[in-house]
Parts: sequence; C-alpha cells; structure tokens
Amino acid sequence: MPRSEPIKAVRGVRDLLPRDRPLWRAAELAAEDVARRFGYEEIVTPLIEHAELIERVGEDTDAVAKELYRFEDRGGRKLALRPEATAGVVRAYFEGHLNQEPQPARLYLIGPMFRYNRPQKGRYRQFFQLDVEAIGSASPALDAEVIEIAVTWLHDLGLGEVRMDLNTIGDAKCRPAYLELLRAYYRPLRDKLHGDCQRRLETNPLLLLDCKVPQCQPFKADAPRITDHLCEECAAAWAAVRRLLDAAGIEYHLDPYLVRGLDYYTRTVFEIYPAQTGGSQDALAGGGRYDGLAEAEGWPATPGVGFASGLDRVTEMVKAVGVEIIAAPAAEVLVLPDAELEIAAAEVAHICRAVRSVAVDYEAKSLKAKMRSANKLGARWVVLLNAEDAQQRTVQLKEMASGDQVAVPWDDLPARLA
RNA sequence: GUGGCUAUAGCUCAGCACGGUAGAGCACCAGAUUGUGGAUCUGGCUGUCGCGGGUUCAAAUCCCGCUAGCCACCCCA
Repeated sequence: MPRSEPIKAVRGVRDLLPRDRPLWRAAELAAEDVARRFGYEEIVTPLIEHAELIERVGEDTDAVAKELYRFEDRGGRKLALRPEATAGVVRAYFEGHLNQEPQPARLYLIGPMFRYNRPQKGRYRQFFQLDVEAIGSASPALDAEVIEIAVTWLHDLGLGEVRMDLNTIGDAKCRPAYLELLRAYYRPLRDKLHGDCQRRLETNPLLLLDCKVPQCQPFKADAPRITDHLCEECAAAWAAVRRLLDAAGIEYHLDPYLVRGLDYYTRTVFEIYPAQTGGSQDALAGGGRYDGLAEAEGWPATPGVGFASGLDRVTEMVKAVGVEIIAAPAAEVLVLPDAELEIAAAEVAHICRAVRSVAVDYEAKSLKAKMRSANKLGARWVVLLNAEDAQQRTVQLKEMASGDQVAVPWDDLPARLA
C-alpha cells in the first residue's frame, strides 16, 4: 500500500503549540497591559484588504513591491494579505468614524501579518505584530508616548537591554529641498555607488543613507544631514521629542542614517534592537510618524504616529535572555479509572470540576503507565478508581507531591480538593 | 530575490571521504516492584535514509533536479 506524503505546513509559517503558548501569552498580556495603562484601546482589522490600499501606500518598499501576498477572490476583487497593520488601522479609523471622537484615537492591535520573503529564524511569512497607533494628533508628545510604550513593553518582559535608534526625516515642506542637496552631493560620486544606489539617487535618495553595501559607506560621513536642514516646525518637533524622551528617562541613540523610504513618513523615525548584537534580523520594533498616510489612502489629511513590534522576535529574545515562564499543568487533577469504568470516571471528574481542572485517562494501559503519565503532565492529584471503589462511590485520592493517599467518598472530593 | 550549509527512528544525531544486511542516545511500551509516578537496571517497538530522477550488478553513501529548514545578504518585525 503506497503511502502518500503527509501534508506539511506551508513554507515560512509555523504552529504555536501548547508548550509555546505560555510565553506568547505572557508577551500578549504584557502588551495589553501596557497599552491599557497608556489609555490605548484594542482594535481588530481584517487580515485581507484591497490590494490597492496596501499598494498605494507602499509601492517602493520591498514589503509591497516584492513581498506582498496578492490574490483575486471569486468575485474578481484584487485583495492582499496585510503586510503591516498601519494602513488598515488608518482606514478603520475613518470608516469607523473614530475621527469624530476626541483626538487622538489611541489604538493597539495584535495579530498576524504576511510577507512573502525568504524565511529564516526570526523572519516568517506569517508573523505576529503588536501595533500601536495614535491617530489624529501632530503633537510630538505622542511620538514620545508611543516610543515609551514600546520600551516599557519590552522592559516589562525582561528585555531592558535594548538600543533605540532615533532620527527625523523632516516633512513635505523641508524634505524636498534637502533631497536636492543630497542628490547634488552624491551625483559626482554616482559611479562609485553600487547599482541599487545609482538608481535610488534620482528616485529615492534618502535610501542612500540607509545603504549597507561596503562600497557606498565612505561617502555617508560627509553627506548633508537632514537635521541641519529642517524647517522651523520640524526642528521644533525634533527638539520636543528628544526633550520628552529625556524627561521620561528613555535612552536613545541618534542615527542620522535611519530613514524610511516612503513619502508619507514624516519627522520621527525609530527602531529598537537588542543591545548586544547588531544583527540584521533582530529588529524588535520600528515606527515613526506618518502625517501623509491618511491622504495617500484618499482620506482627509490626518497626522498619526505609531510603531510595530514583532512577537516572534520578542518571544524568541525573552527565551534567549532566560526569563522563565512557568506553564501551569493542563489539568490539576487526573482521574485514573480501571477498564470499563468510564461512566463512573466521568461522574467523578464532573464532581471534581466544581473546584479544579480535571482530565480522565481513558487509555487502556497499566496503572503504572497511567501514573507515569500523570506525573509527566504535572497533575497535583490523581484520583484512582477501581470497580470496588466505584461500587461504594469512593475513590483513592493521591496527592502527587507527598505521595499521601486516602479513601474519599465522591461527594467529599470538592472539599478535599478545594 | 541572491549566495552558502543541511535533510537518516517521535526527538538529537552517527554512518557517507573509499557504494555491499540501517545504528546510538533520548522518548515510548513492558518487566525487575504479587494494579501506584519521579531514581536505577533489563528487555522491546518504531525507518519508503526529505521527494523525484540518473550512474551502478548493487546507492543512506556518487551525480542532477525539486522541496523544506538554517546561515549570510537584501529588507524589515
């Protein structure tokens, strides 16, 4: 009989198994707790959006240009699996009329995102993000606020050893003139840049600063800096953000080469990395201000700021740092009946469930084997049930830690287990 | 998307340079223990050697393709 190949998980996605959940649950609870402490409310948006929503907002980014999961539904609609949360959250902000409520709307979301890129550790095609957005205010205090949320969340999880890179990229008013300065500086050096950068020079010169190719590095140091060419408003906001972070005691590292490739990003940008390694796959969080995004989606111009953080990487780092998450046993009480006593066992379990979590071992194996299982499962008590006991409506109740065992009438079990 | 490494029992891996009967530890099951877990000892079960093709009398082993995982790059989370 030829066996067919078992069907395995799709490339780049993974299961979170029961043994993984306590750690993930801890991360999620910490996120929800921090968000609530800052007055942020949960929002849930669809995993699918019109492809146009995503594409309008990020044509030039890898996340959209090469990594977008696009498909047509049965009605011929062009849809996409969301590669990040912000576009959808901003859409929902308007569609749900949150723009008519007191501003800003403070929102958070936890859920899966999808990017079709080459998987490796810490980078998956389906991954989970915590997304925090403050929409409807241009105040730099909110830039500082979302940064504080990100840092607090990581800190609460035991990840105090992080480095935050911070920069500003100006806005529609001052950036065009700066980009011209940047082009003017780089044009004579064009031949010395690598291919992508030669192209970026005209299309998106800001990305030259972000380039990591060795041959492009020598020219960065003398390149004009946006921070020297900010308009009055951007300069004031930049100063305010830093002042607020200083006041909150949040450390940051100024990185003039930290940029975003999209026009709707404005002013503040930041990324958070583990303090130790400077690796490339380990960005824990990233965010910034996007005052041009709502307009790019076709809504009224509305400022916003936020960040996204990857649960997959954060939980991985919590594990690496050695923070112990103790998993509670699935069942505190395990009922071990002899053969043919399923009905009595179910009734005993039912009685115990009034006060404890209870499972029954129905497997046809030796008592010794069942005891071994109970021990492995971490049960606090086992309830032994044989035919004679069942007749008398009693059981042997054994406490695993001490080994003490006593006969107990069924009706007394809740009191004994309480 | 580019380059590299890897794939053998449920798990971790050895075996492969030089082709010739598929191995260990752990886990699981059973016994020592006259129905009672954890420690120890003894025994036992489990394999289309990732998939497909090629070379050969003979392929886990050599060659090609594919798939998947990992690493670096790219990008970001």
